[in-house]
Amino acid sequence: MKHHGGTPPVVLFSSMSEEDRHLRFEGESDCEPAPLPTLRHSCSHIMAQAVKQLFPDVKLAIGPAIEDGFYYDFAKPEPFTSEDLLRIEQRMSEIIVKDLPFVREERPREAAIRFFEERGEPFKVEILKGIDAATVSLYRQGDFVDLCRGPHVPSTGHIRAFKLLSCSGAYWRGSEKNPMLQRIYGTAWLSREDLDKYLWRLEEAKKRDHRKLGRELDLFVFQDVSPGAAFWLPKGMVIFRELERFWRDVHDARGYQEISTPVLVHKRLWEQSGHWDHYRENMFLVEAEEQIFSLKPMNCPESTYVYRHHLRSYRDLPLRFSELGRLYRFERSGTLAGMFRVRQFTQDDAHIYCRPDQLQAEIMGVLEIVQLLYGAFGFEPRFFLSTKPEKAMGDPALWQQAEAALQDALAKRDLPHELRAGEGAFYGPKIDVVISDVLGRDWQLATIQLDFVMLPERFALEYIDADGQPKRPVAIHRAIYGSFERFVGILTEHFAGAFPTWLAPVQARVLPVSEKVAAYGRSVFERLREAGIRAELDDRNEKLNYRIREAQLQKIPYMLIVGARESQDGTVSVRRRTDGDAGVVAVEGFLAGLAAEISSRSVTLTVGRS
RNA sequence: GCCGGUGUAGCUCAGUGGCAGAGCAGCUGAUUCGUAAUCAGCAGGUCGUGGGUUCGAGUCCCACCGCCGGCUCCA
Repeated sequence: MKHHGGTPPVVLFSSMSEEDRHLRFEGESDCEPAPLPTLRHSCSHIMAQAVKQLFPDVKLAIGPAIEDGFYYDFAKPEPFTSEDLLRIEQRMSEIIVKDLPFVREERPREAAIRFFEERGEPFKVEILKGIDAATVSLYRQGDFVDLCRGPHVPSTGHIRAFKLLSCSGAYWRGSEKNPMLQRIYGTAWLSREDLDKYLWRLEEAKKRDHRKLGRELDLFVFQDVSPGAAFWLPKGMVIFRELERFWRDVHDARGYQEISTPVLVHKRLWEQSGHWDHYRENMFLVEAEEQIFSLKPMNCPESTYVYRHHLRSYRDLPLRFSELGRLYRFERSGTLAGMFRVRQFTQDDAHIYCRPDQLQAEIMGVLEIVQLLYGAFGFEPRFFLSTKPEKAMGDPALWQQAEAALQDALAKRDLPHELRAGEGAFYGPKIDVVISDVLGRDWQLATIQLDFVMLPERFALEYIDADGQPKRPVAIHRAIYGSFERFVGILTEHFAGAFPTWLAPVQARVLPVSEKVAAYGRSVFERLREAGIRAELDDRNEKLNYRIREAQLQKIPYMLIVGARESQDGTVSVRRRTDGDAGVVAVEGFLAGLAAEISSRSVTLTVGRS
């Protein structure tokens, strides 16, 4: 891959997954020869050995190390039960105690094929027939032999900390045309402490699950009547609106013009854009008066109608049309997952139409917005540049100019990136942005996608250049949050429901100690509300401790406790959700501090007891 | 869509063929309380939906729907 100036890409992490390495025979070995992948790979062999001992009729498929663990696929008519998993785990422990050495053997490929044919392992034979090598290696531990390039730990006794996690169906070689196998997932670590830490992480993730917190904190729910689409409850809608407000503040100040285009659109549009040929199976169709319409799965084609509303001059460009468009995509029922995979969502989209010479400046502008928006949540974005694929359309010179513009824009903003050569779309190169949440999980959010073809060519977009000639603009598709739904899901889990004060559905709750000070409590509550604070008054006939506990569980950033003393002095006793009693302050002082915290959109008070 | 699991009160869950239950939440009353659960009473159900087996089905069987864990998909 040729680079077009700028700094060379910095590789942030290896792009080859352990699974690809193992399944597609990429690289030299079946797992990265580092201690942890090797250990996990060996553990998968031990699991296969245990399974073969307990269930002699199963056929072996394949068993790679993966991120955080390993799996092995088996052909078996009945699925494994959770009792089976316990028995397998126990047998594995016995194999580990025996400390069997892993022994490598090399054989001619033909001999290996005969060997596995005799042992009745059709999948191994199929793999071998696809391998282009004169000799292959086998690994043996005790009575178990597997086709494998290694490496492995010296003996089974090296496995100290492992656990089987789950089983599920998985297609042979990942294709749904192939038979379904039974996959067992496990995890293995260098020490007991590491394993415990990992299991704790799983537990923590479960506690933070946005589906659970969404219900408990009254943010959003899902109902049978609309699979894959959220019902936003009042408190969740507060977060949605704050994110919208922030987004609009940022875009309004940077020359974006917000538009809104129809949701229900005639199929003619999708035929012109190419979606009808390439994306129809993901579109919801609606028939009316013998005409076929679709709920829009994307905003882009329609933004061209806004562009074409006027004849455009080179002086008009760039035009930055933003749109918070509600999109509908048919996703197969088995793929839906809370807010993370939905059928209806709100994309924070924008389409920038510019001249080729404006590309770099526009991309830098988008990158600035990415950093600004993500910085507000403490996310540190990583950037991936995808370049021209083999089947690309458009002028090669334009491709080169565009890739250079993307790369230079990243370099000028001092942003390291990883190159994904050949992974751009057919209509242009792109930058994808990935963040890691507090639990170390990666999420791809933003995408900055250049487009020479889909919008400009298919919709014949033009501007009149300085020389009086019509020219074709370049389009930039970009989304920063990605979708509000998914972003709120990620934020909910990232903050474990304890949103920064500016996002918190309820920012302060007033708790009068008893009915005797109810009137003062109400006056404090009303002052907060008049100051634009999202406040609640909890003057129910319950003990203070009870009401504090509830406010704490609702993860409300500030509790204002008022009794006789505060009532007399015009003060409030502040309790913060993170660290409890914060002392007594005058109401005015508290209001000023809170207003400053909110308007600066600081990431505050986010670590609390869960 | 495929494999498996699962669906009982607003929530969390018990209930293995014989009168639908508990805790929390809700409502009513008592209590007037200083930094994470006061006490008592009351009310709450088409057991996901539709069929079937049975004298009798929350429970057994079939189909469908939703959800969960994966697979596949995500021009």
